Amino acid sequence: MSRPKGKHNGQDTARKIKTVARQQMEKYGTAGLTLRGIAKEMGITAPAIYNYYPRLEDLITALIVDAFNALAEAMHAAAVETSHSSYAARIQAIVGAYRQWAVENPVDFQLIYGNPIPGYSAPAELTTPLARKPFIELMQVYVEAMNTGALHIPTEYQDLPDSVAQYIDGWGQRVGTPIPAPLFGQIISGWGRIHGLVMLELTHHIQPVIGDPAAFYSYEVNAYLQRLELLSPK
Amino acid sequence: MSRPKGKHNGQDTARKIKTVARQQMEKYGTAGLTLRGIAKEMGITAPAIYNYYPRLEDLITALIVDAFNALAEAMHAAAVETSHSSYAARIQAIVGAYRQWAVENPVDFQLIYGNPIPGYSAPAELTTPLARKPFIELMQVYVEAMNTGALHIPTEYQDLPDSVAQYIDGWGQRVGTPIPAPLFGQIISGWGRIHGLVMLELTHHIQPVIGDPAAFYSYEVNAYLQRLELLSPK
DNA sequence: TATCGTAAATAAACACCGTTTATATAAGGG
DNA sequence: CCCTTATATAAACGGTGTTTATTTACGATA
Repeated sequence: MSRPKGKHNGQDTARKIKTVARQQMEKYGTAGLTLRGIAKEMGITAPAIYNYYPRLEDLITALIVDAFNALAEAMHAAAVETSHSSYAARIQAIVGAYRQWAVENPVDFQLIYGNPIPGYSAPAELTTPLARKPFIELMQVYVEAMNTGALHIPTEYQDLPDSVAQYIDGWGQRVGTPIPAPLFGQIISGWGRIHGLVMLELTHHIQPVIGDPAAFYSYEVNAYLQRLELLSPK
Repeated sequence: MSRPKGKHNGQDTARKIKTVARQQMEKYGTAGLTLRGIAKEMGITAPAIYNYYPRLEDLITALIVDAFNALAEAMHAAAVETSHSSYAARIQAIVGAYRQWAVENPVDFQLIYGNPIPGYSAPAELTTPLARKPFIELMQVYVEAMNTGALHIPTEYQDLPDSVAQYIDGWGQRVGTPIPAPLFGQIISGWGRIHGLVMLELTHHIQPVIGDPAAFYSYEVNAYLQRLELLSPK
């Protein structure tokens, strides 16, 4: 048989290829992603995949897009679950989802934030908007917290470099919802912190040093929120 | 000719293989590292390399070891250059060397802290001691600054989780030079911050967001040092 | 209903890759 | 002078992504 039963079966096949690809990566690591392996698992031949993804790169790009959306979905779920909680609880939940999703889906996280297939880099015009998606709600919490006066930017973070402030103001106006540059700097600082800890955890660099990455992560987030006066010392 | 001229020429060849390997990675990315490519560049055949590195993994391991030492050397140089400066200046220099080396040698940095060749992971018993090497002098500066009373651990960082504190005390005693757990937590927090920013810069995730990664990096480090009261607000 | 266009699969081949095997060569020591 | 040993090679194996030409069978059209 050559043509499948259904009508729009082509899309189903494309989706199944992605599914199998992700399974293969989970099983055999990022290196285990081979067209022939996917094909054998699906009971077809490797060149057949070219009907759906002209190149291996295109398949990887599709996987990256899915990974971005999955991460965004995980953080979104955390946001809605705590939508009626305190600012601190909401940020803790969203930022906790960031790490948890990374730990549970290390391959997909590396796909987004690592060097998944060296020599390949996802098209920026596609990933740049996707990269912002997971953080939309998180930034809204920050803005809300600042507008109500709950969030105080620490003195040491108040003078953002001019080059950065101008850049932020620039695309803040472009997007339409401008964010105060110092607040934005504070957000990026927070992003850098949690991202660093997550990356060091995924590459097994921090575990031998501090023993309990999860506990340290909470400790760091709590300290951060305390400094913003969103959380009081226990 | 089969055997080269010199006596210990085998080591020279092994070193040259590493050099060419690094050149190939710089040229064609981490994916461009192929035994056949190295061999062709050197005017020999691929199997000849097996006389020096039984497997490709062994070559990569050697490259990682070199990378660790190079990073340590860069940070060491920064430390000695500022050995008579203030604590803040010394930390700024060492931590600045961390980023600068990463930016100038992105492939080597990925070799250490990334997923260089998927499916391969460096032997932990070899890399764990090496991983500490770059930070030895940095930690000494912290300890010195704390002993003289110049460094103050912020309130929000004072209660380290028990699991982490116990772990740190455990291997602090093992190594011989115990470090106060809260100080250590503070150091790791700093490491996480700079590492996160560097990783986000290398994967091109932060540049489209803040425009000037170098400036933001200094901003973050300064804020960190101010919070430790090692630097006064300008 | 017969025919045609097309989507989707295949087989075969190409140029790579890491790796193994067996073999050849030449330097250095007894 | 011979023999050990280090070092190189050629050839082959199984694997990879990718291209090409060909076949198959569905869906619509006349």
